[in-house]
Amino acid sequence: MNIDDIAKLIGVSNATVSRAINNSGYVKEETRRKIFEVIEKHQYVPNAVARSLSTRDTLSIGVIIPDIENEFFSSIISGISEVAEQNHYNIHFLGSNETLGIEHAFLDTVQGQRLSGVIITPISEVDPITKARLIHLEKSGIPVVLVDRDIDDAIFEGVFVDNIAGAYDGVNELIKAGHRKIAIIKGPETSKPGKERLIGYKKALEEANIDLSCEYMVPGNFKIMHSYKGTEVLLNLSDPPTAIFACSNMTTLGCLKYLTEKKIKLGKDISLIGFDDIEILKLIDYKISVIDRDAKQQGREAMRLMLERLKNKGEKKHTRFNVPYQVILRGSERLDR
Amino acid sequence: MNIDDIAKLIGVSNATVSRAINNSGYVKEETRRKIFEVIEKHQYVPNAVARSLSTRDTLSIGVIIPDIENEFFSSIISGISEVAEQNHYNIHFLGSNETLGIEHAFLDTVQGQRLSGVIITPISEVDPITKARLIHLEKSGIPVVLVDRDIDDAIFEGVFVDNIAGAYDGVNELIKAGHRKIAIIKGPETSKPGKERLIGYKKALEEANIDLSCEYMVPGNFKIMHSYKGTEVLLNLSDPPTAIFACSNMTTLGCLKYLTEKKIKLGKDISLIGFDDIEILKLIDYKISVIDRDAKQQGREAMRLMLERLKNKGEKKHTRFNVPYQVILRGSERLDR
DNA sequence: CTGAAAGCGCTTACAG
DNA sequence: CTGAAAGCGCTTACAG
Repeated sequence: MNIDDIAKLIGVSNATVSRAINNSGYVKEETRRKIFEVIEKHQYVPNAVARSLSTRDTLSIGVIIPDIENEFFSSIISGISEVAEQNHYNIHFLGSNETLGIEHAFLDTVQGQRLSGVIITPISEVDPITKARLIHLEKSGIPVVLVDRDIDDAIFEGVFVDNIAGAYDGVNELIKAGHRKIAIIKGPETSKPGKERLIGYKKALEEANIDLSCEYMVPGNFKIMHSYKGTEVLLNLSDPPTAIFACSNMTTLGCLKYLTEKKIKLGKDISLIGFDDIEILKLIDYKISVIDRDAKQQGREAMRLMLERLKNKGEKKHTRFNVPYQVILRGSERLDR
Repeated sequence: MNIDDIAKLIGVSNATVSRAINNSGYVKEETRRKIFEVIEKHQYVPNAVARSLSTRDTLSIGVIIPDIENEFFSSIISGISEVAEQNHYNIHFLGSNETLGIEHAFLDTVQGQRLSGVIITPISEVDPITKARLIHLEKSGIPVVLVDRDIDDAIFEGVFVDNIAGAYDGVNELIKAGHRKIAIIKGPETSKPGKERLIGYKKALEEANIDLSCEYMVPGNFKIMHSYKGTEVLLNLSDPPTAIFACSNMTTLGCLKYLTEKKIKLGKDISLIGFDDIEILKLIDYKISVIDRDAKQQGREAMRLMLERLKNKGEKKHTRFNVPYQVILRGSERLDR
């Protein structure tokens, strides 16, 4: 059942049916009524693939996110979807699972499907293939909007957070609470959040005249198990830290897992501040201090930026901005003595 | 840049380029080499929209899930994606946000986009519009696979869990622990899990000769706040229950939120068993007993069922089965006296 | 207010 | 091994 079948059934041309469906151009009221009657009766739904080919517009946005099981990203998606829906855009969600190969393949999918735009949290800031494909997308008229993570040289639009200031403020709270031996479980330094949160950490220590110690800066990749091991390394140092700055929600969880297993008491044996809040822990009033921001809002803003681009036929205004963050102190930054 | 441009650049016909790209039919080795050279050089990616229109196959599966911020569903999606990727299918993820209107619109999208199939956790078992659209999809040759929730009359294939047995076993553990005053925070009775878990609960009580009390059966909709309020109602009864069966992970969380706020101690003042585990609570060793199953595996199985249907050109074998569940006791089902 | 016709960018039997 | 041509199901200037 296609548009020609519908047209034949009524005795008009497919052009007329098309006009009625799309509410474009004139159609006699009676004809229009008949058309919708037949459509209704046969439950005809126009073929969007054909429509897209003809109009050269898919009205769909690709969303590429590294980890769908991370609540931060599900909130982002949720925000994007909300705004997309209101504006009658479909979203094609693609989870890269923090794997570059998958990310590359998805970028090809975006190109192949001729999606209207792509919103992406790229895994790495320096991966040349992702960068090249994103540039190529823009060249082919498919706007790119970044969320939270960046690409080399800041050439794309995007919605971020001030990681440096956030980390700085957070670590400062640890210092204010009397800590001098402050460790960091880092994020990947090939990502904007990983890189910048480390900068904020260093800046806070330096201003407080605390010497930086390599031993106190352990690598991480925003994954629970990696952070678990990082915590283990830290706490087995001959001179262990008294406080830890965990660079993401997953990092915080890995850290908590280790502390829990070893029965090391938060706020008593060790202090902790994390980046990004953890909803479930709030519900059960498990108190960890965090630097937080509204991820859903960040998703909404990203989609709005995309709509802006789309409205201006892809013209880039180079809009890049941060959503606000806040430091939420719940006590885990202190030691009760 | 389209296939004709590529063809012209080399001096062959578009048919030849198409054959080379799709590795179908013969193409002289030298011609093939030249073609890929040019494709590489211009970063040409074939237009999948045109291809789909021509082949009448999108190689994409629609996935409609009610709540992306629920870890149960993100695991399902994760399992579906894994198997889809291995088999070179794209997935179009659509979050209905437990809203029927959105679900209906998405089903139209699936139809309109002529997706190859749809995997859905329908919000309600009895919604006539969803049911009609699913039937229509099957009629148009788009296979439907259900995950976890069902549609009236069990007319579709799907992957579920034995909710009755699971709930029965779980509640039995409460009874074994000495409880007689056992409440349930229900799921929507218009959904298979909601309905069946209630049946399992009743069955366990009846077999133990415990009278069913209406007061002990409070409604719920698998949402945190609803369950929070349900818990409040239960604990303010003149004769409150000593144990609660929470019908989903979100239900458990709402319950925990209330208990936490009121400083009611789990395993001391009240017992609890929930349906579906909560990953983060495991990490911090917050002990709640649950009936659990492997959601990711359930997603994988659903996608495999879909592949099976697709391979048999949509022929329905009426495969419906359950993934196994297990009861995990961590102490919250008992009262320490 | 309506229709004929070209075009969107592919694929694929068919003929050679 | 390759090309001409029809077709997938729409949209949209153009003409009337």
